[in-house]
Amino acid sequence: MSRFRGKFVYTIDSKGRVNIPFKFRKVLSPGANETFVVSRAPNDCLRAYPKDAWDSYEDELASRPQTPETLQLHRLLGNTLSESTLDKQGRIKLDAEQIAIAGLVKSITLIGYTGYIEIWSTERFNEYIDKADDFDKVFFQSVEAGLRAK
Amino acid sequence: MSRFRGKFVYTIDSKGRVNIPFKFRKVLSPGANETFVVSRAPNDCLRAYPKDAWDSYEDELASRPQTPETLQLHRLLGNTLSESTLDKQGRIKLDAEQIAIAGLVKSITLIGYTGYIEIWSTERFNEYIDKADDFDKVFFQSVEAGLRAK
DNA sequence: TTTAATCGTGGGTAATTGTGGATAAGGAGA
DNA sequence: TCTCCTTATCCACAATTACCCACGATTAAA
Repeated sequence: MSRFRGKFVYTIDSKGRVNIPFKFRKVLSPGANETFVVSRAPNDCLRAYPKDAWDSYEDELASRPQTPETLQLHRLLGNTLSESTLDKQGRIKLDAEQIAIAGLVKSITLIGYTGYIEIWSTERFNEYIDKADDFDKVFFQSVEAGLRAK
Repeated sequence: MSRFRGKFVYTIDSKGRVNIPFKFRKVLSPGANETFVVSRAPNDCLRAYPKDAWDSYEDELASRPQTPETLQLHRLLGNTLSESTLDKQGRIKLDAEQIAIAGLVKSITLIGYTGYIEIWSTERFNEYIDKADDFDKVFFQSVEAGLRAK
């Protein structure tokens, strides 16, 4: 599994190209074939999954019972989904609809999570963090949740 | 597991480099590959985990269902997370945001706990200790909490 | 007390990475 | 078939980073 970690602030150019941090490219699993699947994620941001990881996620989605809600999710996801392969400079390309949804203008923030990368407008991401609960509070809540799960 | 122990007072330089005490490097597990993951911790300090130890923690986090609360935790953590490998002199590099949050200026205090290292501004750390409750009281409260958790 | 080795600190240099633009290739429509 | 538009590949610059070397202080040994 690719272990993406850390935050990087980059720039999106006029052609919709976004650089993938070198550290992320380095840990990208070979099975992904240098290709990412970009989808929409909660709070109006985008996620880039390594192609092979997306395949698994897709299988999990397909296995859920087709309730009206799940069906709607499938359709909403499909609406803004794209596949993009790294160019020689290590960038992927986002399409116009994705750029609009995430409100990407110039400054982009990329954050690595274990299996995927989130792509945010820097402005919106900072707003999200500012509005979020106090770090210490969330930290201790999480510790409790971890204990309860045992 | 790496058993970090003791307190060390060092200096952060203009490039954001912080020396890791020789004693800590000596006990660093080989699985960490000379690499630390630096994250934010309660009371505006930083923590450095050996890479392999962080991997396990991350797996546990990633396995939680993505509720809005969990997602918020992921993002708060990811916001100030970085990975850094020891240079030839045995130092790691902190980024500007981490330095700002922890208020690191010159004098740094590193304290080893069993599985991680905490990085504090020396000034803030001393204040924290001064303001802390009576040692004996805190000692017995923690013992009780340990009993309740079982 | 002197000497030697080890560890922490600071700075200079060279390679790498991110970014923008130019050129070539491919496809659609007339 | 030709032209225009879109997409992808290539090239070049500049800022940043990481690597390397050297000094000094502290500790250990003789």
